[in-house]
Amino acid sequence: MAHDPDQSSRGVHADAHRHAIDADAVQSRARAYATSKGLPFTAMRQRVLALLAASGKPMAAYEIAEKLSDARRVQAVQVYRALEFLQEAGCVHRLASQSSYFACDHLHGNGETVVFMVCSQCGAVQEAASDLVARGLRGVAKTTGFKPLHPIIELEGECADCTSEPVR
Amino acid sequence: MAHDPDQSSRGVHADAHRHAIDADAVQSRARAYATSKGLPFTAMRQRVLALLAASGKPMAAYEIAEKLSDARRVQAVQVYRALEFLQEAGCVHRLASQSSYFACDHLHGNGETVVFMVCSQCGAVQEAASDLVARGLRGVAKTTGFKPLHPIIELEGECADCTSEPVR
DNA sequence: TCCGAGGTGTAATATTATGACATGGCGCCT
DNA sequence: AGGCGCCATGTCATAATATTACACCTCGGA
Repeated sequence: MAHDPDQSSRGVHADAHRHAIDADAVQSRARAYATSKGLPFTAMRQRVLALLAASGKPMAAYEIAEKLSDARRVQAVQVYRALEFLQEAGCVHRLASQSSYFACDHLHGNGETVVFMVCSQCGAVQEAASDLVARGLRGVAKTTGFKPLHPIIELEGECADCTSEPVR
Repeated sequence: MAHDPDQSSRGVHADAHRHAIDADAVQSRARAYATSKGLPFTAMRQRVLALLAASGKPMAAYEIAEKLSDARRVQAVQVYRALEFLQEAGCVHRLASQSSYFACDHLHGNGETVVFMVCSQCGAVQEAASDLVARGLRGVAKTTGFKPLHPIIELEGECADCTSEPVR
């Protein structure tokens, strides 16, 4: 995917009422990852990803297990296994601030620094890459001799939708 | 606690990566907060804070409960209550990436944006405020109309000590 | 054909966090 | 002094999140 090296940030499309993710796109990315690793993109993995994509919002692992349960009960551990695969594939991220998981729109290149903006009203998550943030982080790391490997950047706040029209 | 006779030719052992913080300073900050709120700085709160300060590293709540237990068993819920107070006082932070808690060196003003750098080798945490990161975050938020309230910024990586001489 | 890697289904357990409730101290008011 | 409100405590219970263990299955090579 093309970068904007000139811009300090790349905004997420501000579609106010988009709550779902492009399921096909994310699914083919997962499939591509599976193929590249010689691993199967199994039914369980597809089901978890499809559910998250359709939801468009973060879900707890047990919540996923519940939704996927029909005649047969889906156990949490099965969901965690699928989530692990999907996270490695870059199709799903974990929100550390609330121990939940969500499907991710876009491909994150190499060491791209992504900010998750989590709305405390409606729960929606937006992602945005920011070169400025990335440089800032490299900066503080450098001054302390710290070698950063994996950044976790989450903003809790209120999304545009909820600011303009307060919830229920 | 553990004291090793110096055996390494370089004179450094695992504890070298430990950065205990100024217990008196952090305690007086907690006390000041308590006074300002008209709340007591109780024995339990002091014990939890003192333990975290002495440790200098993040601890899980149950680990704290364990260490504080003597004849009487300290229950996790008591620790969580103390931690809640100490977090409000700004003396303790929670590491979302690992659900652990650590005592904090310095006073964070108003909306200061602080980065936690967590060493995956030795577990130590360093803090640094970055204006550049803060501006980057405001930037991405602005482009999406997101109103940021509380940022969580954690860098997992390797601290200077561990880069130069790995623990164990 | 056999073997091995990886997945599944199931049970059990570990870890993290909160809810509910009775009790006790302490300041404050009358 | 007596009563009241507020807050913290101690204790039990439970919710929510996450992992370990193990037997079995299935596919694709050697």
